[in-house]
Amino acid sequence: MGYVARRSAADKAETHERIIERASRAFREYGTGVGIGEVMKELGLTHGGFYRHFESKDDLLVDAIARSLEEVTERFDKIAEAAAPGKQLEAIITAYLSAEHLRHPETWCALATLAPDIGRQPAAVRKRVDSALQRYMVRMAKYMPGATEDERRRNFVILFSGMSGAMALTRACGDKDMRERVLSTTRDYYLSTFTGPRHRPAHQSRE
Amino acid sequence: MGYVARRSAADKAETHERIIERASRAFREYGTGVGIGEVMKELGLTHGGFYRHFESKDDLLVDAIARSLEEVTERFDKIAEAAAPGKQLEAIITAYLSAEHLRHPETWCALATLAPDIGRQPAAVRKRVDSALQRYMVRMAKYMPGATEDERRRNFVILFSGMSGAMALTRACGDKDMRERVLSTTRDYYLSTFTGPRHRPAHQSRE
DNA sequence: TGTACATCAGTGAACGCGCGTTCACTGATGTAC
DNA sequence: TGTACATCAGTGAACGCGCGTTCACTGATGTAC
Repeated sequence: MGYVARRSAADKAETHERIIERASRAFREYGTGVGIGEVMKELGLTHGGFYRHFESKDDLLVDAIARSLEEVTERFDKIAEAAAPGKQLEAIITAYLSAEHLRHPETWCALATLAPDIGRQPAAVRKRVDSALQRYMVRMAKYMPGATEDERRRNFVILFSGMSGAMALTRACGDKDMRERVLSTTRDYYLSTFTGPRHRPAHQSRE
Repeated sequence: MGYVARRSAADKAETHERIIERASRAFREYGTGVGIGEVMKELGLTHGGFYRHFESKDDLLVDAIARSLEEVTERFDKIAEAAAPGKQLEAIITAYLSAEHLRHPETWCALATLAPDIGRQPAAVRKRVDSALQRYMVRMAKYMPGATEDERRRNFVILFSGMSGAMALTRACGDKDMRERVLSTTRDYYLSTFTGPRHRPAHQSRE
């Protein structure tokens, strides 16, 4: 087991990215309790080298959450692109509350897997997560109903907090039938409220 | 620091209850990572005695979650009792999405603090949590809109998964203004959709 | 282009710490007579 | 009611384990000449 020694600057940048990517999956799948050693091991590295890339685990957590939300934004962009005109939001809701999302917490929305975990982080961490959450909202707002940007952002908050809660509750259920019931009930609801035939904007600004 | 030795059967029952109560608060406040030693210490006991009361930490977790949901059901019953006739659901939504709930995760809804944590537990734990979730639904259904019990239960799932997701997202925000915005936006939404002047049942069965 | 040397990505032992669980022990409680 | 003894709630040391972080070290990379 010889030393591997120094890698090139390009290698370092790649390793840095790979740590964030792996961590973003590991945190989403197992929670923020996942150890640095485990993440590094999955990359074929040892824990000691971690600190050449990040000051602390909190630093990694912030980057990993940001990466998770960027990744899922890109997935939704692709889903919207593939959808029929006018059916983008329907496609997004269907994908969010799908069996596929249920089965793969590690590649989907970090809110559904980590929201309470983030809430328990020190204020310094949460402050830095804020901008990632903001970007998620800003980039997804264009798919939301609403006459103004403000209304679309409000609808993003309503829809995505609601769907993430629905997915979290679905995952909390142990019984398969119960899971299916929670998922289909909430999916029907969000589809009919946000995109249904009797569609009316979920949120009308009251000012 | 002498030995305290055996306590009476009544003392044991009381200790058992106190462990569940403390754990239910600790898990809600800090997540399921809270140690048994810490819970026992808060009761003025040592960790070793824990195993006279529970087979494992998982056992305690199940009981603590069940207790949390019972406690919050009772709180909502009292809130509904104190509300003007026909205003019960409004009072429940207002209380759920309140600054008071935001500030006190340890005494309010376990879904908002633990749903993803529960989802990561072994299937055996989740199966046992199911019945506590069912009881929560059954006992809260009477406050939900809907012509049939089935519709009321569906509306419970929609409303409580949605509100728990809203609370979790609020807590994830580091910025105070952002928190206030998420909380008031979602509160306005659920109040107007579930109890507003233009009230219509949030979920109409489609069968 | 070749050489000497500084840099630093990654290694793996070590740090202090806390975890869930086990267990020999203590001594008040509970019970059998 | 009194006595002898079994029970067992609670104690605290110990178990193996994993955590985040530090650090002396290795040796290829990068650079100055």
